[in-house]
Amino acid sequence: MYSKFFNISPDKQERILNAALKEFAQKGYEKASTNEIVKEAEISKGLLFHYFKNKKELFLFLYDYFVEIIMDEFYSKIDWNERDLFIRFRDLIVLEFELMKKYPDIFNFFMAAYHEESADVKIELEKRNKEILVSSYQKLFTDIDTSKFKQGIDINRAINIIIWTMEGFSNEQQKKGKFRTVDQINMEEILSEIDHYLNLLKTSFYV
Amino acid sequence: MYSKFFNISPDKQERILNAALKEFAQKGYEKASTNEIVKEAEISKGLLFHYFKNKKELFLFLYDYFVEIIMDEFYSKIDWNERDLFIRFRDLIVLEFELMKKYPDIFNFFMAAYHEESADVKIELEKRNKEILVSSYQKLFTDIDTSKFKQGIDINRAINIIIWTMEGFSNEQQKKGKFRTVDQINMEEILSEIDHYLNLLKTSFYV
Amino acid sequence: MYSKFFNISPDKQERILNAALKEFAQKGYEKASTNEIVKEAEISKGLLFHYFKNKKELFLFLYDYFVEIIMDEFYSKIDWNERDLFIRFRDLIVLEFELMKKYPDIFNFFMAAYHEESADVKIELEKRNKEILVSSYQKLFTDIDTSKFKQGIDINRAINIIIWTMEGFSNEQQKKGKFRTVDQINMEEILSEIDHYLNLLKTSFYV
Amino acid sequence: MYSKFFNISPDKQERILNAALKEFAQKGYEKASTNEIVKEAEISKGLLFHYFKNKKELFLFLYDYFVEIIMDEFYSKIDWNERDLFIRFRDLIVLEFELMKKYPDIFNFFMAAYHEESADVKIELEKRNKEILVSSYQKLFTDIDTSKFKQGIDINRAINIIIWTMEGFSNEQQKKGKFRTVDQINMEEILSEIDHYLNLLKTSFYV
DNA sequence: TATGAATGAGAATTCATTCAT
DNA sequence: GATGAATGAATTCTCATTCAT
Repeated sequence: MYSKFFNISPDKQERILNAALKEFAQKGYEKASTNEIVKEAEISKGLLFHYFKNKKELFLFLYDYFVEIIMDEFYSKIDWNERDLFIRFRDLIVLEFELMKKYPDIFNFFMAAYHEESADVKIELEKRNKEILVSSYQKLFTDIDTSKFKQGIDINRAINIIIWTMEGFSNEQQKKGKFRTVDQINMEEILSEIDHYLNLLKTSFYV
Repeated sequence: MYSKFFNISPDKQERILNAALKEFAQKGYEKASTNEIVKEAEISKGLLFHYFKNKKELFLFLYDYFVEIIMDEFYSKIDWNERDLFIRFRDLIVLEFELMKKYPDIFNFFMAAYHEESADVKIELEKRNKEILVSSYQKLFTDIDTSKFKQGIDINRAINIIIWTMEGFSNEQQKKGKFRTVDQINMEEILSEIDHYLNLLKTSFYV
Repeated sequence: MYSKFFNISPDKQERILNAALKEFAQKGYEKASTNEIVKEAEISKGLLFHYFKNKKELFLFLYDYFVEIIMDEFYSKIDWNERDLFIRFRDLIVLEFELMKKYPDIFNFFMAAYHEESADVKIELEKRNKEILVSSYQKLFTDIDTSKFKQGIDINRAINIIIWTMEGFSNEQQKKGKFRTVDQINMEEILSEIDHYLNLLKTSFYV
Repeated sequence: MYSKFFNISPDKQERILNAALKEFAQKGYEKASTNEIVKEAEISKGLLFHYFKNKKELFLFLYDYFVEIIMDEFYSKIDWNERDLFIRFRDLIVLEFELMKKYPDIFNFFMAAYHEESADVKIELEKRNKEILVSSYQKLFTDIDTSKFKQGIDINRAINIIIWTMEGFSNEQQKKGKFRTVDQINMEEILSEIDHYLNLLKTSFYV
């Protein structure tokens, strides 16, 4: 599967990958044009369909390919020894920011994929349980130290509240246009604001 | 502006409005077909473009039109005398559920608009500060009773945490497919879960 | 159905009909190019699909349309009072030759349709029991005078033999290239040969 | 000519031959895909075009190759001592049925070739006077015993009538779908009906 | 011999928008 | 106001054939 593609020169692989990534990230699945992709990648029309039998397969290939790359790097860098929920969370956010800075196109692509409405692709995307980073925090808090929580607090719901707070904050930043594209993030400022929220929640949930 | 449209028979206005609403709600901006809209509304192709100079204007008109309708009803039904944050919030959610049940097509349209990626329309949508209900809770908590909060708690951030928790919960429901379309909501069950979260937060933030 | 098409100017109707007829007749369903059709008919690409939702519908429309025209003319010109099998048959053949001379393109189209292998269209063609002239002689001999036949002769099978002899003869002419296209028929010569065959069979089957 | 092809291993020859035969038989010349052929034959794209300079040559090579095989077997099995027209004819039909059962793919290919409309190939096919079995009976009745015919009967035309009757009957069976593919023939039933026709003609033509 | 990457014209179809009537 | 015929660029995808390796 896709062995054809992996056998060509790495340079050409990269050109195709990047061209497709950019096009899908910018325009979404439906509006992305295979014509633009081949033009940008400087390959012929037929060649793209020689590697990927149709647009959908190309899209899903890209998705799987980059999910694996990002996830590998992500999981390998997590400090699993840190069992304090809030510290762990903060670490994850910092890590995510770093990855976003390193691979902005990939993250833009993931966001496009996450919001994809096209029936063609949506179902396939949902089948894949490798959910993208943005919405997969839940698994990352299984071995957390629960001894610090106030009695009577439902820890799973508490974790959800923290996650959703972070997501909500992040969405708001996006809406404000604070980081229209991934590369314009003012990390200091944002981290400081995140710490305010994390502290507020820590005060609330910890003894 | 749009005076042409408002001068035709209310029956025809409604047919056009509903046809367009449904089409955009189902397929999103890009994939929505003006052909389908005129067919459903039983008007000619030319007429649609006589009223609205292009697809984008039609979409944005619909948006503004229905935002106003929904907002009017929403604001008029809020009990502004209830100043307890959590009660106010719960009231708002119940109210929103009621409206969703009453105008499911409109809410499906809003959701489609909220997730719209199409560059054409996204920018225009962002310009409008009448943000859609889903994400506009912030303004609704200006006159809240702050005396019940624990000392040292930043109330604005606390409100955001509540809002984002509710949004995150709602998104998760959608992802689970619990309410694929607006009309299949199990209100009892969801309200009960919402109350768990609200109580957890109340315990955390109130004295 | 197809009212759109019938409402345009007869001149344009004819241009489209003829262009499509010629293209399908020459290249068969699959290889016929809608591009060529619109070029020949001097209309835009979109317009063809405005009238006929796809290539298949265009093809089947042509088929039904011309079958009706030819059949109407054919049946209206048959002398139903002539009840002698061989005279009737000869009349029909002469009539068919006349029609082929009058509408050569249509007959070329029918022959293409008759041999059409494309699954897309074959099934639809088979559904239509209006079989094309070439293969529908059977119905034309229901009221024949059977008193002249030798005793013991199965009349239905005898009729089949006559039909198949005529068809076989006709196919052989085509194979020999004697009438590569419909308009080059040497009617005298062919009729004379046909009469030989009919006489041979008449001698065999009649008392 | 084709010496390249005949020098490779018989196993590979056979794979290529069978793959091409099947593809052309199923889809006809135009729609047959060289991609499918090389995939099925497990050879590379380039190799196919190394042996046969293009699709057309491959097709015509197949045709010549299999016509020869079938014809050799056919002619070698005819009982040339049987000089009665009707017995000879019946023998031929039985022989043909046997071959069709033995080599169904080849016969399906012949039928596809016989109906081929593609201009590219049609002309070449017509040039070859090795006509395929189905339509080449004529040569098989040169040494027939003519003494049994009624006086005044043109024997060549009589033979044609028999041939065309058989062909017509066979075509009708196909149209009825009685043998959609070669392997589902109910030989008993068909032979019985054939005998009816042969007897009718025998009674008519013999003294 | 053998490979399979690469080509690029051409296929059918869609669609927002215009404009003469 | 109202019609709907007309446009044509853009879409995804196919395929026989070539050629450097």
